Amino acid sequence: MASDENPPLRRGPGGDKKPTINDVARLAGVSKKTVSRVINQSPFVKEETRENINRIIAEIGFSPDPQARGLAFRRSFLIGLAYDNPNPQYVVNMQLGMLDGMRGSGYELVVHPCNRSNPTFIADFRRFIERQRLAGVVLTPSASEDDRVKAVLHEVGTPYIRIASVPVDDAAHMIISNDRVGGRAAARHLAELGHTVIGFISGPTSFRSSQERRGGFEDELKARGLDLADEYVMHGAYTFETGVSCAAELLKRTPRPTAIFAANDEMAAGALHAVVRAGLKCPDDVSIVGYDDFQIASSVWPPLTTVRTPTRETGRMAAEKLIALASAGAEPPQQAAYETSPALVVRESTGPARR
Amino acid sequence: MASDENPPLRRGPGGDKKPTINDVARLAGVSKKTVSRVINQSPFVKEETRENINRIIAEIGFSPDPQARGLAFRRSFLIGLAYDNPNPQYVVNMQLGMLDGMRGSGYELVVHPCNRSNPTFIADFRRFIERQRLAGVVLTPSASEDDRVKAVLHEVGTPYIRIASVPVDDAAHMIISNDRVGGRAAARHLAELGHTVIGFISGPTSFRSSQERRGGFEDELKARGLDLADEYVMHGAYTFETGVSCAAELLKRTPRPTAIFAANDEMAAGALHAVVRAGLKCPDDVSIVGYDDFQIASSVWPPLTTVRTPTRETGRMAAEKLIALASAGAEPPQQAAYETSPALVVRESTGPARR
DNA sequence: CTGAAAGCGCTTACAG
DNA sequence: CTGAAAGCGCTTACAG
Repeated sequence: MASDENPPLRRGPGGDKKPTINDVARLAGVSKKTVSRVINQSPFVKEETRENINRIIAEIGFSPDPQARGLAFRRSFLIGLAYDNPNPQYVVNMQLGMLDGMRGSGYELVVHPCNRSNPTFIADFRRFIERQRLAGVVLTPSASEDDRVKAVLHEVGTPYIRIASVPVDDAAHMIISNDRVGGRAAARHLAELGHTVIGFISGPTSFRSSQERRGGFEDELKARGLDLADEYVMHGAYTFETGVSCAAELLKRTPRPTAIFAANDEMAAGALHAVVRAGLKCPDDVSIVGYDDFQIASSVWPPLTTVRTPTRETGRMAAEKLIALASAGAEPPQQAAYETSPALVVRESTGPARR
Repeated sequence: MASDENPPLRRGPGGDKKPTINDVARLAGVSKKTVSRVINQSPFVKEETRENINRIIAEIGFSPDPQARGLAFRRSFLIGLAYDNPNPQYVVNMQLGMLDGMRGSGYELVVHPCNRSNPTFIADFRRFIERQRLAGVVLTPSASEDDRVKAVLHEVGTPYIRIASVPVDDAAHMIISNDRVGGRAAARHLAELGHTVIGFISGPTSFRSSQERRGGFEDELKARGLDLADEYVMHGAYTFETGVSCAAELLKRTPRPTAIFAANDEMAAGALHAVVRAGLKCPDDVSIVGYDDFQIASSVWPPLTTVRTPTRETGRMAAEKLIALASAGAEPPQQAAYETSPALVVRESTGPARR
């Protein structure tokens, strides 16, 4: 039971080394090239030979070494995730979703948190995809929206999927989250409850998601003859604190808004906080709608009506699509799934407008 | 500007392939073995030769291919993180901390969320460390506490670091979070504020962290002549909801507790919620202390007094220690950093006891 | 349908 | 202090 700290000596006293392609070839009485054909699902192997080899592979528990395969293929069996979204729940759900889509594929997930305003951002990203010769990489907003990133991707030739709220690339490289649709849903909900004086708290204006959520919200209001006046729009930063301050400001307007739509849950929770501190009641005096349906939306009181973004599912779709891209031959992969749909989740923070 | 979806053809029209060790050797007029010595910091290279080679390496921007090195070394340049803690902020901070410690090392971080109650847990974990021949792996609670995991680790021979609240392995493989100390700090704080009737909400009893937090809390109370009676102890599950229900129960006790210590922030936020719903005020009627200092602690009103665990720093220490382990020769690495200290953060959810 | 040779980019013994 | 040979475990042309 002695442990061994010397890296070169990996196996225990038994010396039971992992079987290699040579072992399989010897046992099957074929060349290793034929075994390789079976591993790589080449159609040019006699059915009988294939079955025999597969039986032996299963018997001795052989699994091809991704490093050796990678060296020969000039690419690894690693899939990268590059992100700069600061929300932990978004990040974790995205990772879980990608792992869902990668299960059984033999790929492993390597993570790369980054920061677009860092001067080494691009150099770091390039090294990330180049050094270990990633099989592919998924990018989430707002890193996914960066044009310099796209340039590096094409230059290095790494397969990639960009997740964004609008198409910023050809369909083969995109998963679209349709935040505009979510914004419309929020507006529809509030309008149907009879609200006419409505406030909006945006996220950082540099974020497409924020622009889209606002755009959809305004469009739908307009379509219903309602107007989002400038004094009823505040600019937050997707944080709880900015939610508090922006909402506090909105509550000073005359007439006071009877509903507030915040571009994410964090700010919506802040807005709720501001409403309570102002001595008002939610939803009786002010209805509040958030966006994302992260945990905070159900942890506050009253729980927030919000727009759910299927983050985990998005991650799964991205990984599946990326794997298809990465393992595709010359022919472009099938028209894979391409967009996700946000959905309104009605909870207790919204109610009918009171005069 | 045409993009190319065929993986084998990586580089653009320029055909500018990455330089290899052979290029460096040719340019330097030495054998590639000598270049290899320089890369691996062998002392057996003439100073002049080394400088010349390093100059050429920098000039042509050579960086050794980790896959090829890995194949020869029989191990990759990947470091794994295996975790089953469901808190997104913990996970993200741990990843960020590890990345802090890995920066510039040439290693990449690959993640493995897992679930101890899954029947394939051990098999999956084994495949995770074995398939890509991880250079090392870090485990966090409660996965880190699993004896089966330790057995696999020793069998495969992968270097590892286990993060836990108590020593469950030799010092070379541990980072200890000393949750007992944090529990004591919470007790000291409440005792000094004059509280004598105190409630406790534990986490899952299977978690060492929960046991330790409670242990330290009780020890310190006892040392001060205070007692934690059974009726004032409730068992939660580290979730907001269980915090609500456990606190609601505690508030029914006679005499009613004037303070509650919850074993994590999530439950403390739930307790706060229960206090407010019971028509009581925090901290006037009931003081509340949490544990972790995650974002939720500052997002509620009043912001929670809590015990801060330095998650990110812990991740950095673990990665640094692991890299030392992985690159060590036969000799055991220096006695590296070994434990972290929790610290009380006083905010507005605690105040003097009122009779 | 199958195989012998050469190679992916590096390293480990073994010499000198 | 330095190098030629063999090898890590797989794959890609090229033959047949």
